[in-house]
Amino acid sequence: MIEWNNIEKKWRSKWQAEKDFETNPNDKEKKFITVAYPYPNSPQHIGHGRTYTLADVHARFYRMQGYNVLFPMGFHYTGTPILGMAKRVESEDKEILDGLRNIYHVPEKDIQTFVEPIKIADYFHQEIKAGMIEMGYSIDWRREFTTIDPAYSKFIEWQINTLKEKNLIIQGSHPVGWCPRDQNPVSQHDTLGDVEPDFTEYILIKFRFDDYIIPTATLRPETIFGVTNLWVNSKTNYKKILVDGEKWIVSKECAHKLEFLDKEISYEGEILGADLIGKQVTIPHRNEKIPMLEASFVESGTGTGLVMSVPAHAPFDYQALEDYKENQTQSSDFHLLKPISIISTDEYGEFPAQEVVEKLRISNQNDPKLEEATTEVYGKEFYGGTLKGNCEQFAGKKVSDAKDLIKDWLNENKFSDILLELTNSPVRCRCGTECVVKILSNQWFLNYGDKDWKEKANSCLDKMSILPQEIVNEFHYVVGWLRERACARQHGLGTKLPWDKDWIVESLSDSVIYMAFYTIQRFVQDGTLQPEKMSKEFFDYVFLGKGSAENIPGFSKDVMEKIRKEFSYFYPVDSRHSGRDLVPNHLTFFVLNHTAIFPENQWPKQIVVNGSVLMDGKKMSKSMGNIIPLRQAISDYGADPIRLAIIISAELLQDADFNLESVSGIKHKLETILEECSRLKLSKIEILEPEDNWILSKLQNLVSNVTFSIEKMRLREALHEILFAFEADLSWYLKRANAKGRTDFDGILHQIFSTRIKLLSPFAPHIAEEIWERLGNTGLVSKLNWPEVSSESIDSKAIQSEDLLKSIMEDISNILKVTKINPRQITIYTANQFKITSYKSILEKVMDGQTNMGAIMKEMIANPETSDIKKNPDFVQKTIKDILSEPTEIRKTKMKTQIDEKIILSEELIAIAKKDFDAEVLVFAEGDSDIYDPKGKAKHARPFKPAILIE
RNA sequence: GCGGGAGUCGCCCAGCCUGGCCAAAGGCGUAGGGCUUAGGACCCUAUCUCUUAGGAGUUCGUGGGUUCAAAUCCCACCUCCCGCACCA
Repeated sequence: MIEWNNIEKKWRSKWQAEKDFETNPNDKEKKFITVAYPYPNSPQHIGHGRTYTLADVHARFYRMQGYNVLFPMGFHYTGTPILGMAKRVESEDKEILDGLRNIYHVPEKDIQTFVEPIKIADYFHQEIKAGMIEMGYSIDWRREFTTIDPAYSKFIEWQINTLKEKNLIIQGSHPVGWCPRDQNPVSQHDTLGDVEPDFTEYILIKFRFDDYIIPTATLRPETIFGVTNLWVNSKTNYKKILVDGEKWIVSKECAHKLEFLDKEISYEGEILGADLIGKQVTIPHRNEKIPMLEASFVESGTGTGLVMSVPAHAPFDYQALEDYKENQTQSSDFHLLKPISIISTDEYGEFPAQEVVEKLRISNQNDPKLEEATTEVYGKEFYGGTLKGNCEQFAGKKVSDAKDLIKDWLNENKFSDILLELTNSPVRCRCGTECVVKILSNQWFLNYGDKDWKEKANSCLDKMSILPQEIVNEFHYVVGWLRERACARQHGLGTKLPWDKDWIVESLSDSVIYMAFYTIQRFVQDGTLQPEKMSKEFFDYVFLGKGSAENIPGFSKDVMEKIRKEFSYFYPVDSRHSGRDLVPNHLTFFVLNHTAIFPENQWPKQIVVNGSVLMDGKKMSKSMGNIIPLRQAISDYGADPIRLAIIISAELLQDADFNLESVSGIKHKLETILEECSRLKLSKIEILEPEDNWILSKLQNLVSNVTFSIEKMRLREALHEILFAFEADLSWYLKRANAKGRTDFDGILHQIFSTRIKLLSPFAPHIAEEIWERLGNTGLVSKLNWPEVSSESIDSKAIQSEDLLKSIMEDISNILKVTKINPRQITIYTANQFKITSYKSILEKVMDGQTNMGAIMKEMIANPETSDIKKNPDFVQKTIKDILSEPTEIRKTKMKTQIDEKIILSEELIAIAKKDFDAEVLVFAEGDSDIYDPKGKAKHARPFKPAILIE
């Protein structure tokens, strides 16, 4: 029984005692590995562990390759979710308290303090840090910080000021979800049921009604050319209001929404829907009147409570018109209303709304299927429709292009306005109040829409390495569509905007270049730097090299030079690890901001993106209760088995499916290796047998494959090679050595396992140290050099002869399987010298690119040495096939080296065949004078394919 | 719609980047055997089809193409999954 936690503790304290992960500048080449820091609103679970584990393996690998590796960690306190949590704790929200108690196991005395947001962050900060240490992450903790530390705030002020100086921060207005009672923006964390407030932007078309305006809300401004009437709900009591000096008639709900949209509203009176019916309004862009008619589908809570009717293209309108006509007892002028078709598509005829309504068998305007019909027509017409000749200057344009043009045209001519409302209403704030959309003026934005900035970011992306490669297009795409992005918000933890203290720098904007801060943080921790003295001049000098060391207020020349040196040594970032959910935001902002602030030689070198972690094939979530806190898992299974289970379950970008069986599988595997190695002693072996040379060659192969894979961060592949793929070779080796009755190969195994453990060390650092020690080796394996591949120790003869042996063993099994013979004696016939010469000749020709049987035959006959081959064309045919079915690598080896099959087989085949088949083995070369060949099999022999006789 | 990813032998999943030791690893399941009083656990063997000589045939979403050779490269199509914003 292995005490994993004890072993892990033992080696962690050794690493700590030797300060192995504390990294300062030195003469060696550096690597700076970073990971997106955690947001401490919960303990870590297995899913969080993935990114950090990948980065740690990366760091440990580089360390063994001889680099001076810096791997630091910070904690992101900035943001609003923790605020929401604190509020919920304060109001004794049962759901959150249960979660804290039963899933996160937070002690009751700590929960009491959670009414203060900072206490929540502090608690989980320590919890997460402890887990990272227990996982064996090789982090330099002297550089740790939180994003509300005074020094960090100074840094963020400098960052945001620098961006502003470069005119990359602009001011504007922006809609947000808003709680009218709290007078605060709401995001997902602030709503009941964690609903994300989502907006719909309607265009209000302003129809004229005497000296009033009747606005109707639409998502399809282009359909104004097909309007036939308005729809009014006769039961609704509409408000007459004054909006920025204009008289409007809208529903009560609409009036309420307008109050938050940057408009002056006053109420003047009311009018019942029924009083509007039958009256006429004027279309804004034409002097043309249309009637207002009754429709029951019109809801006062959506849009303005009045609807513009386009029966040709809107299923609701078409159906309402049908209903209207049916209900009219006596014919009126309005009875003659006809849909006006304005869009042509391949899909539909003249009246798409009618077609779809009939297709879905809709019979009245309150049928829920009308929603589906609307979505279908909208989608088809938007992406595939063209405006017809009756659309004035927009005729002939594609709907997808014309929509924005028409929107602008309406706006410029004051024919329209904008109404924003919540798509998924009602959204309720945690205080219970129904939320609205509010336009915030004076909002600050990072201008990611800037063309020059995008160009720089794209050029950075082109120059850097993005792993895995396939995700690079996604980055370019994100850079392409990014526009202005709000970079400040009104509440939450974080740094205040230096020029406007009502705002706090938003959390995705204060985490874009903080990797630079790691390089100076250890001087904050040791007291060399005092936050209050860190000025613009200070940061400009340290990070940008502006000014000179002696003129920085507050700090001596020596200090300044030392700090500048630290930054210059470690920057740029060599690799940044993160989950793929951060590609469209953090990772892209990280690139953008670096290109804006730093000179090109400080731009990041690499991004590594990983997928998420599933638990037993399902998404992890609190509600499903399938979250395993990382620290719990470590104490149950050990850190290394968890590290390996996460890595082996998927390649970088795929979702990793974590399950406990795979953890126990891995654990068992590691324990087997540990036991095996505890037995092995370092010993010298005098004469190497062919199988020894073979397995040592295979070991070189392993080192080379694993190194290649890790360099590409294909860690699953690398680990698979180390733990499993190599086993097949090892078991062949053991089978061979055991068949020969050898007892002297422990030394070889010791050598093999020592190398294998070095390869394993970055992945499973604790157990690797333990095994290393049990093998009787000295020192820490994590501090050794990564094994190098030496091509000299690859013995191509040994590889060829083992391949020959394997293929003969397999052939024999096949024959036995088909014939069901019980073998007594197996006779092997190897090819004669003429065939070997001919084989070489064919091999050369095929390597030259000649694969045509006839041409090869002709050439061989022309050469006196091989002209006799004409008697045996079958041999040529089969040999070409043999050669072509092999990979080029093996062909090359066969060109270079030659093995004597008869000698190898007589020496090596007998033992293993005796063991596997319990039969005697005779070996002859075709043409031997003493040959035993009762069935005339020998003539079928080919090089690498001896003939076989089984009796 | 745009952008990205995926479709493999009953199921899960590797192989594709770097074409050929690929009828295609591993796991689950299934069948037979060993062990055991029995069950469980564990171990061994088999698991596309045909075949009494190492062979042949048909397979990797569908249809084409390139090549001596395609699961792998190219083109088109079908189906499924993810992202499209102010949220960490």
